[in-house]
Amino acid sequence: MPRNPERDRWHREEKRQRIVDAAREIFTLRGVTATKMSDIAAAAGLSHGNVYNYFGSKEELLHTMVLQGQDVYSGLLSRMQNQPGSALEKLEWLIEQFLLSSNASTTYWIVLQAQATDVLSTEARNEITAIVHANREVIIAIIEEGQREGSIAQWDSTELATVFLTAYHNMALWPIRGFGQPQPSVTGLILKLLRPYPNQEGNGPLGRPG
Amino acid sequence: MPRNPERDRWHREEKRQRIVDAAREIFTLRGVTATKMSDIAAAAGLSHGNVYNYFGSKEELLHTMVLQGQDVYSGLLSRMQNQPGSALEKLEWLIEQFLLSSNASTTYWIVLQAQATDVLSTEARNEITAIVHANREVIIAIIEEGQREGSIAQWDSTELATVFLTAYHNMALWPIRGFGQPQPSVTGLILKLLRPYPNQEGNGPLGRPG
Amino acid sequence: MPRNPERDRWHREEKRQRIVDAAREIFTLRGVTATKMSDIAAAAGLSHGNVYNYFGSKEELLHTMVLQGQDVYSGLLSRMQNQPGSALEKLEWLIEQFLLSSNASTTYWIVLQAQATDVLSTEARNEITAIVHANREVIIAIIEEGQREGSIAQWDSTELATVFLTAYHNMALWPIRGFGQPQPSVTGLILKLLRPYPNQEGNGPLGRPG
Amino acid sequence: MPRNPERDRWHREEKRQRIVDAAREIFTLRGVTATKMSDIAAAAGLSHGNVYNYFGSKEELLHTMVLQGQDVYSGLLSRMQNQPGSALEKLEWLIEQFLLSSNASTTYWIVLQAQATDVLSTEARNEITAIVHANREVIIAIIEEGQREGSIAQWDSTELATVFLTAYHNMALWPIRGFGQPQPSVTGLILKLLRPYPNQEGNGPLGRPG
DNA sequence: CATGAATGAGGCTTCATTCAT
DNA sequence: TATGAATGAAGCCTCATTCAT
Repeated sequence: MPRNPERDRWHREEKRQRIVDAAREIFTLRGVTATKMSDIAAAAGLSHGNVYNYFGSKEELLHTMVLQGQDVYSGLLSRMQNQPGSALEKLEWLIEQFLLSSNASTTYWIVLQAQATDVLSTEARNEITAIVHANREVIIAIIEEGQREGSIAQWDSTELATVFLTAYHNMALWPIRGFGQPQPSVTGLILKLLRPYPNQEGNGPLGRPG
Repeated sequence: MPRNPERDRWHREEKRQRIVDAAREIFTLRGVTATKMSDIAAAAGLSHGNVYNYFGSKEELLHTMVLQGQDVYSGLLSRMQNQPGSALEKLEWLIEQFLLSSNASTTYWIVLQAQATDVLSTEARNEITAIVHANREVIIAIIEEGQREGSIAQWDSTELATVFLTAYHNMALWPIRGFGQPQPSVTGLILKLLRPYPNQEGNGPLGRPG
Repeated sequence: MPRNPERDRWHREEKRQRIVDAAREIFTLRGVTATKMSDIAAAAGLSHGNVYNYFGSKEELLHTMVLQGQDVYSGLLSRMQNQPGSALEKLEWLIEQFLLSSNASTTYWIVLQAQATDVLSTEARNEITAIVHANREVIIAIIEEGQREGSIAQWDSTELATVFLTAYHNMALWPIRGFGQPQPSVTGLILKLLRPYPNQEGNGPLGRPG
Repeated sequence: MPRNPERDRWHREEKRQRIVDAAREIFTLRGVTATKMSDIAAAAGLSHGNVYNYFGSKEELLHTMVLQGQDVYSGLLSRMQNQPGSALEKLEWLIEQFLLSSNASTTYWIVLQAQATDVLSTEARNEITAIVHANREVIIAIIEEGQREGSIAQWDSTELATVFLTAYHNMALWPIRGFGQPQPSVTGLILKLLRPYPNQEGNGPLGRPG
């Protein structure tokens, strides 16, 4: 006879989140496929059977976690758009936040892993890819805005966006590859991709390449 | 039928290579963990039991393949060093070759996957990471050479090398992430990371960051 | 609030019965093994944990239910013996009542299922089988009575009883097998098994076969 | 390098059948749900993993077995139709054969169990039920033939067929219920259901009841 | 008594690896 | 060597049962 259904629901959410967090950590550390449900359960401090009271399957857990990470990242993109300053400054802010949000950056690594397994169904994978795409569109739009206002170099905006986001996303992999934690100074380097040349020569393709 | 031990050895090598190639293709397509030995065997055109006459285990096969890919890449780096022209031009040549060598670029993706499984032993992983490191050293050296000769911007050479190689390695992941095949035009964009600014302002840290 | 132990006990019995009834329904519908304790709890309108305040285990619940069903059936047999008329008419009455008592007829199906699981212990199964036997003895006795008085055909009474009860019990399975609900007219057909032939030829073995 | 693919295929069929037979025996003995795949494997004399080289799942195994049993029974029905003599004599032949074919009779029991689990999918169950129906149609047809020729009593043919087949099918359950093996003499008793009355009185409904 | 979260034994299934032929 | 049947360790998931509240 639960006296406080509201608190119960809160407890439940709490524990769900604890599981997701534990899963993210272990997934990042040992890899998605190499991680057993019981590993996650142990890390979250409950029995393996109990995990299934919160997530119906390993797939569901992974899916939830990825979507959650993508949510965080999407939120970052939204807030970026409301930042003051030039498009270039907005993107600078984005990289800095991305580096700070361990959640957002580890998600990138886990998503990559998810592509390389059959843990997720094709539909789930497609859904994730669609979000990745949508997020890139935001970057493209900001870049084009910057190109109009002159804060960003003239270059095919899709290609520029792809190289740019690829570069900063990949900082999440530096530690894994043995390159150590990226330092804040990297921001300036990556922004160099975007900075306009003092003169036009050397600028690349303006239309969509290919 | 006269025995020909040399030809026999050659035959054996031939088939070993066929297996490695099949494995690389399937690993890239479906993921390392999701790929069964029997998938590889089927793709290579032999029975799954027979694979074990050529490789003692899935680990050995993966390990061999990764080392082979790293060999190819190391060879690329050597040839780069002997290219004529400035350091910048050498690195331009490198990117172009990397894009052309499907072997080298898919290896990158498979190595990443290998990190996310327990298929490989810790020692094997360490060995691979060591090679990755050594290869980065080559890039660092070239970059420093370019910085001395003025073809490459002043920036902490390790950081610059890391961002640079990260950027072009990651083009191997574009198709997987749904970004399509990178076009040759990307080369120019990535080189922009390296190009010196016309004036000094805007250059980043010169010492090793951190 | 004055304690009323009697009413309390009554309440308890009430709820126990509700659980048994729910269990019988779900067991019949979905099968004994495929039915989860939580299914029963839900159907009875209480939490699954609470069921264990009334029955110590799934086995106990099933056992209780079967015995109860057999009780109902035994009661039917008793009342049959007190019916007026010939032995044949008594058995006619029995079939009709059996068809009307959903409880008695579904029990038959559940007992069969119970034989096909390890939910019940061997002892429990033996106990049930013993009751089945005892009940058949009642039929045998009635049949023999009918044979003496001439209302029932001469035939080995055990075999006759077995075929007879088998036939009417099995009407409980018609719906499950896709044969629809048996109609009242079946009674006449089944009684045909018992009816004496107008002449003696065609009568079967009189001693116990075998 | 298998020298004799034909013999291999034969071996394979052989073993498949051995598994099916083992499964039938254990299913009958211990019940479908209570039987573990490893029990079947042990009974068939191979490792549990190996069973999956022949049947993809417990469901597939059960389904195959049931269909096989139904095939045997359908074959029986076909041969019955070609028997010489009256319809009544054909049905007599059928019962006798049914009693002899342990395969056909145990299948009945297993099908019943299959209805009471979720081991089989709904589609599989529907398919099985459809065959059950089709087989009843054969009995109905024979009965109607017998009614035209006068060897079988006038009664609603569907109801008569249902009671009749129910009665002889259920002999498969006698041992399970503790009634012992049915003796050949039962045949005569069951046929009594079908025999025409010397006079018309006592005949039941002629149209479809209900 | 009531609730539902928690536990963990146990079954199904997969797949790397071995082995008889 | 080549084949593919055979093995069995190991992971995922279910669900009867317990227990804290």
